Amino acid sequence: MPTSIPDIVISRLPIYLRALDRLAQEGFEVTSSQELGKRLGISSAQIRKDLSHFGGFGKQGTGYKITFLKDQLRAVLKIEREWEVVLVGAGDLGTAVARYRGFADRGFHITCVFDAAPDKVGKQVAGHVIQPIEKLPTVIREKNIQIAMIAVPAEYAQSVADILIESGVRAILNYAPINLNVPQEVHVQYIDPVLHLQQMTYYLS
Amino acid sequence: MPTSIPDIVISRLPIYLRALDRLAQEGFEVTSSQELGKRLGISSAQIRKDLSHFGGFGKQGTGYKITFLKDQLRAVLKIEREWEVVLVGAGDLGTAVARYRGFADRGFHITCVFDAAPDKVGKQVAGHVIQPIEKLPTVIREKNIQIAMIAVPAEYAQSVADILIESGVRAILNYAPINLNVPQEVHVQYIDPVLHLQQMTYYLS
DNA sequence: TAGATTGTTAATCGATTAACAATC
DNA sequence: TAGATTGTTAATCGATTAACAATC
Repeated sequence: MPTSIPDIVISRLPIYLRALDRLAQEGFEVTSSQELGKRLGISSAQIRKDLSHFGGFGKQGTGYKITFLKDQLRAVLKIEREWEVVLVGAGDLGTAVARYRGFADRGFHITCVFDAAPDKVGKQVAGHVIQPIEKLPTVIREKNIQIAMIAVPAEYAQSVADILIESGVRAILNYAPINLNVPQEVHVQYIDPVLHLQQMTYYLS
Repeated sequence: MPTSIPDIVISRLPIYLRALDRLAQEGFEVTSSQELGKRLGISSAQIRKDLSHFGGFGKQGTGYKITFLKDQLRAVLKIEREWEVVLVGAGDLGTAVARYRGFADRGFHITCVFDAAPDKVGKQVAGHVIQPIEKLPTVIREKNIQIAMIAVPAEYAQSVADILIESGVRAILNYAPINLNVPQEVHVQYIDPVLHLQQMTYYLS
């Protein structure tokens, strides 16, 4: 790798991929940076610049073949394969995440669901038997799992994260409304709908 | 307003607020840009710069009084008041959103839940009687609602958004994995967990 | 050929950081 | 007073945009 690619570029690739999926679904076979940009509210120059970090995927005068570009982006993002993910927390939020059907066809599969509450362990959620949190390290190590989702109350999120990282997890999607402190080689992303709402109210009257 | 404040600054304010809530909960009464920065992985200079757009909230040598700074940020973000929000979609995802307890104490209240499916209308979800989507314009206009959340399948999201906007909604939180086209005076934010996962896999081996 | 669109370079724009006087 | 930390300015850094030659 000559120079490392900006995080912000990486963060846009899944958005491009999602738009390409949509275009394919609508029956298009070819698209252009201009059309994609118009749909996404992004300049065409930025899209071409972003893609050019990874190679020349288009043809002058024509644009981009959608199936080809999708495959290329999937390869860049390493989602041609399916990733196994553990989910910690089987409360309201965890249950909703477990039931969410949007993961399957976009590269992710929930392997196993964990909870600390003894009354939840052994019960089922979305086809998974809930495992006690004590088994987390074993399962992660045995199945070599690199990705976890945290859906526990804010007070427990940090200690869950510590266990996950200690066991070998290297990417965490955190649904708890709290910042996690993690070593720099571990990646964390946050889902907090309230943050988005609070941002928008600034612009309202 | 002398010069308009960058969106990216606004987007960090709710994060600061969330961290301040946490600090308060832990019993702290005063904090500094350094401490806040350390917790959030943000430079102290950036925090001071961001806050300085809105006024001088701190004291040299001492830092920031947490309760005071919280109040100031809430005022800036306009969340001293509670905002009414409509939710469209009462499927798995919508139900989970309706049940989520994290909105209440952070400035938002779900007024009403809508769904298009006749077999869902009239049933209850999280204490709300599900309304038919035809009533959306009336409710929005009568209650003067400015914020909506969309939790319908991707294919319907755009047409729901069109109805919402037509009825007067000015901020949309979209849980459907699709980009919305909206007039520029309407604000849209997206929740798509898969996007975050796909970003992180790039960095995994 | 004429028209369209890419990939890339250079210019612009904006955000982050460093540094420090002011002052609690 | 000595130490700490703010608010702000100027310097740096990085990302976006404009422009265009190449070429399908």
